[in-house]
Amino acid sequence: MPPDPPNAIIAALFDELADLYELDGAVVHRVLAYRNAAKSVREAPQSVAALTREGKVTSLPGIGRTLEEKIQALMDTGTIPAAEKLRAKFPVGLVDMTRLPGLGPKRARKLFDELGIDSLESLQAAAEGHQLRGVKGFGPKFEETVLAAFAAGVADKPAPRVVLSRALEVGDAIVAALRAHHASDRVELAGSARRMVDSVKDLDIVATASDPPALLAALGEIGLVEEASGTENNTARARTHTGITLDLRVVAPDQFGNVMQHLTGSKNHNMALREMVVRRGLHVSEYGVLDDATGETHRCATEEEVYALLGLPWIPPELREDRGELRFKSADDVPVLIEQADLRGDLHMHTVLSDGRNTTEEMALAARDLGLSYIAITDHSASHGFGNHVDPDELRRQIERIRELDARLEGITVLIGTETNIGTDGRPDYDDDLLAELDWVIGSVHTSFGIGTDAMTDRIVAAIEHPLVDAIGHPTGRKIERRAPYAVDMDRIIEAAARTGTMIEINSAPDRRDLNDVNARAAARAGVRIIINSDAHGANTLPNTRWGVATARRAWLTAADVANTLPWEEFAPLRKRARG
DNA sequence: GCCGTTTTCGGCCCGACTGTTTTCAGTCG
Repeated sequence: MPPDPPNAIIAALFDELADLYELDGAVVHRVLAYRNAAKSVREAPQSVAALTREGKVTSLPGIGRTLEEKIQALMDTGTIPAAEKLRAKFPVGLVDMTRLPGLGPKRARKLFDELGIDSLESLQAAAEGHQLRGVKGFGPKFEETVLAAFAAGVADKPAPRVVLSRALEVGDAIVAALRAHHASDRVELAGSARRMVDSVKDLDIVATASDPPALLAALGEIGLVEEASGTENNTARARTHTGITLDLRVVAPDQFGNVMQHLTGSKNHNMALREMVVRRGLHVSEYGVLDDATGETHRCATEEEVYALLGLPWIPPELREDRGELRFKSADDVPVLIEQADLRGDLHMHTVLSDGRNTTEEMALAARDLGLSYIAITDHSASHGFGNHVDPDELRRQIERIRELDARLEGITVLIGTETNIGTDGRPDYDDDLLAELDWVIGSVHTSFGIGTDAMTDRIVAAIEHPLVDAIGHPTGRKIERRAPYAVDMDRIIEAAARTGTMIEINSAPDRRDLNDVNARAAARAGVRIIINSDAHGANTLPNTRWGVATARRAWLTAADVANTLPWEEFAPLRKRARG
């Protein structure tokens, strides 16, 4: 029997099936069902193959009997028959062609049927030879568009997504600049950046203004903006010097709430929301809420009014993903999400002893300035490339130095810990007697990412079961937009952590945010204590917990779900080493 | 293909834009 297909493979297959069925002319709802299923599988915190084996896979949203059978076929035979059949029918280049503007599955299919065009190359050739205009529904204008797209390189590069921290750096600055403009009234960030997702395609800003044309024109005057264009329909588009595109929309004050709600999304949240209320005769759009009973469209100045009209409490943007938030009946049902100010301790940071840029004392003083009351210094262990010299004797000397510093500093407790490497055998790379002398131990995987799901899971579970490993750091090793998580069975990790009282970190490095939102939610629900750490390598990155907190909020976490919101006296007894 | 205290069948968001149309289907966000 072939090994279990990872969730990412199953999701990719469903996405491919959606593309193929679309080319095949299937009804849109069937295509959408496959895309929804792909998303559901991709985000599932458990192994979908394992769920299928247990007969529980249809409990995932968007997976029914038919898709269960397809997953089963994939597990049994390594392939899905329907996909094989459709692949034989449509060349892969057909899907590539739909990346061009104005060319969707229907029209691509038509060009394939009538001219045999089956790739970007043959499409370009046909456009140059003016052959496209011979097909009904296509004209000279389309040939021009196609050639312009090729010239602009649209065909060969899907637009890159930008990590949220980089996008917000410019987004926040542009919002501030617009707010300072004399013509502006309200200016707010909307879009996926407002939902604090991992990475964004572009930025959306919504504003009201006493002089809309003046505010739209002002966008181009902001120093961060390389070029701005178009002020029709009260919308201006800009590209920053850092290559991020941004839309500014100036709206009437009495529609500000509708437009904010619409542009904040997510798409799935809005679709589910609209579907839910259409049965009550209410139709939601960016322009207002149309009530069939009265024929009136209600405009809303605030989002609160929009949700209230639909019988819902205001929903924090981080929760708007159609993951259950539409079942809230009143404000009492909405979790009070954790805030950065709730954090009292930071239990993962580095100093010049390994690969950090600041001394222990500098880190402690900076943390105290941020309002933290305790920190753990966790330099890399001996076998890590950056911390080779933190050998056992050096770490023992560091224990003495930290005790001295802690006694000397007022207003902050400084603890000595380590970020120990988890070897391929699951063992930490210091001896137990040394680990026992520390206040705090994080175990992290830094090597041998490719050993496979079972070996990686066994490795981390072994570390979790070690009595002196208090927490697991950046548990999946992902780097947003750069490196996929290594293959690991998060279900088993969570089970082991819950069973042993081992904490799991949400690492706040802006390109990690690991655990991600979905896994963090699953872990917290399973009773695992979550911690949010900066993993700072300098005093200036201690505030990175902003990104970890954002992930925690997207995971529906409250302060009570996160252990380092507790003061040290209450946190200390929760460590495995303190519980014996 | 999924889903259900209004349904196990008949539903499954909303609106703008575009090019090629003679009334609109397909695409896009």
